[in-house]
Amino acid sequence: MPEGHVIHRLARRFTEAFAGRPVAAASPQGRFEEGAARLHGQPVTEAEAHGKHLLVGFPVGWLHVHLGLYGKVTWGEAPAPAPVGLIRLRLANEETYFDLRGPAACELLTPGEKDALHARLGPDPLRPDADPDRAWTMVSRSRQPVSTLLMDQKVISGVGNIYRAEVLFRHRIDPRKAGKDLTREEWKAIWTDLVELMADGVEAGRIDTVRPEHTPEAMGRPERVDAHGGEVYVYRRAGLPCLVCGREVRTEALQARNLFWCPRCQEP
DNA sequence: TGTCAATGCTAAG
DNA sequence: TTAGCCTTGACAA
Repeated sequence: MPEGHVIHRLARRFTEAFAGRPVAAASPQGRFEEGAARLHGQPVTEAEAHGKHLLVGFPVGWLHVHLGLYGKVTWGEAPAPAPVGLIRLRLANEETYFDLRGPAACELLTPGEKDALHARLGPDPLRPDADPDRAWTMVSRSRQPVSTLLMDQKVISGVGNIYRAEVLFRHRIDPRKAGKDLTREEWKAIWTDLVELMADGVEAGRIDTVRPEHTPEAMGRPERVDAHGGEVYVYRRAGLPCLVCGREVRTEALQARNLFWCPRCQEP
C-alpha cells in the first residue's frame, strides 16, 4: 500500500528500530547481494522519506528504496524466520528484522545522487521543508487535468491514487479540470487538506478521508469498509452510491490508472 | 490451478 | 502511448 504516508511511517519506525547500531544485511533472493555485502555490519545513521522514496543513511552511502506498485515491507521481532518467497533485502539487529520484497528500486546512492533525487521530486506535503508554491507554479501553467498533476511526482510527491481521488472529492473538484483552470484558493485548499490527511495517515497507518458527518453510520447507510482498510468517499467505490449525494460513483482509466469520482458532487 | 488486478514508474517508440 | 518491470493476494474454476 505504498503512498507517501506509508513511507514516512516506515522511515520513522526504521529510525527507531535501527538508528545508531550496526545491522546484518543479506539478499536471500540474490538480486542485491553486492549492496547487502556493503551494508553488512554498518550502523544506520538516519532514515527519511521524500514522497514515496525511502532513504536510509549508512557511512558507505544512502540506501534508496522505492516500493513501486508491488513492493512490500514486513517487520518483526528478531530472530527473523526462515526466508519465505523472494526477499530482496533483509536487515536485522538483535531486536528487529526488516524484509523487503518486490521493490521498484533498491540501490545505494552517493550523497550527490541523493541530492539529485530530492531535486527532481516535487514538494512533499509531509515534509516540513515543502514549498507548495513550487507545485502551484507548475499546476497553474499546465493544461493537464488536475487528477494527472496530483500523481506527477515532480509536481507534488507522495500523493497516490487514493489521496488524489479523495482530496478532489473533498473539495468537489472535477478531476478532469485543467491545472491552469484551478484557482489559487482551490490549490491551497487541496494542499492544506493533503498536509492534514497524509499526516493522519502516517499516524493511523491507513487512509481515512470521510468526514464524521458522512460516515455510512451517520448517514444511516451501513456499509462494509473497503478491502484496502480505510474509510473513503470514492476510491474503489465505482457503482456504489456516493456517501454524500447518493449518485453512482464513476470510474474511468486515465493514463493507465483508475480514477474515481462522483459526477454530481464533482460537477464540471 | 490459473488468472487478474494493484495504493508506481521508466524507458522505448 | 505502450510495454515492461516485479510480487502478492483475491478470486474463479
